Amino acid sequence: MPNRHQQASAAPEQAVEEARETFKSFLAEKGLRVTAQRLAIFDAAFAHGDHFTAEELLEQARAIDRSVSRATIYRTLPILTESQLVREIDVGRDYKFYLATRGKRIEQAQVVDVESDKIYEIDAPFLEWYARSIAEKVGLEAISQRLQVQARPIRTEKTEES
Amino acid sequence: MPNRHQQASAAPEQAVEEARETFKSFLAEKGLRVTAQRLAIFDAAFAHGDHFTAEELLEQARAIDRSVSRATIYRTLPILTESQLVREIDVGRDYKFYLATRGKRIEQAQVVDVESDKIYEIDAPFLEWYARSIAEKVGLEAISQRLQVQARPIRTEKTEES
DNA sequence: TTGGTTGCAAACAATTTGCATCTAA
DNA sequence: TTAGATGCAAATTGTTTGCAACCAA
Repeated sequence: MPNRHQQASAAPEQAVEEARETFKSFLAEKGLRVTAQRLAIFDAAFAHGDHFTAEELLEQARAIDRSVSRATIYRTLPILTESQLVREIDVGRDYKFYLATRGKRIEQAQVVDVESDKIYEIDAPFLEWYARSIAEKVGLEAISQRLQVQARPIRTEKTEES
Repeated sequence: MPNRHQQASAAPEQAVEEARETFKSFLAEKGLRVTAQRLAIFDAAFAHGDHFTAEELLEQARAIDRSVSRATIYRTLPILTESQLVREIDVGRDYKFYLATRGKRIEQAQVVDVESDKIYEIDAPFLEWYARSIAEKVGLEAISQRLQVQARPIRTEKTEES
């Protein structure tokens, strides 16, 4: 029985618990083993609320299980990605970002603030349709799409134009 | 006076000649030198009709001037990109593609055929507007955007679903 | 028992950089 | 003349891989 004394944070925690079970099932289905390292990496990924890099994930996973190595991080990330529990995001930097997919939202666009380097995930419903119609133009069937917008804080004062 | 004996290929050749002059002017304006290597790289880029990689450019530039080194290719590419004569295209591969910008078309979307690895450049006029409206959602001003569609040949027969 | 997993360190691959030598202007 | 440009080779950096020791099932 779920403890009913917990408040606001109860729902998200339960969602993570659910995702954790999904991960274990996924491993089992694929004939992969449920190891302490893989669970530590999962936990680290879901403890993080925002985009993270492989390096950041390593650091956080190690805080949970000191035995986690960089190699295992890189070997586990594709599994998490394939399981749909984590999404891989490539915004043209020289390293990739990852993000735990909480809920079922399918964001399809990223706005990258070039000044703060922050990445915002934006819902873009009809982008999928748009991508499909663009692929059709060259006689292909769209599989996936991504829209990335480089942006910066709005300038109100004039700062350039010498 | 333009020679009127040349036919179909006359226009494109002249356009390249024009672009070549633009490149030299650009170098001069920036206080950069017009070297044999830079011109060989320019020529190699414009001799190529499609997307090319740094490595392919090196090979082709060397066919024009054997002294061109890989380092100079990588040092010249940003200059060509800044001059707008060449566009850099990152479709998430581990190397970048480049493309000579003939004419003034501003393609903004790429369709990547995952089976042939071919990249198609597609005009996407209102994408710019769309990107701007998306950036506004998080209070930012859009600088640029890119839409990439992964696609594959349309399957008419069933090939999967075991 | 045993085949999947792991950590470690070496390997990779695209790109960048330090430096002594050239060369365009 | 001289500051910018070049080739070479070494360095960088995120990621991958070979291998012997481990361990989940």
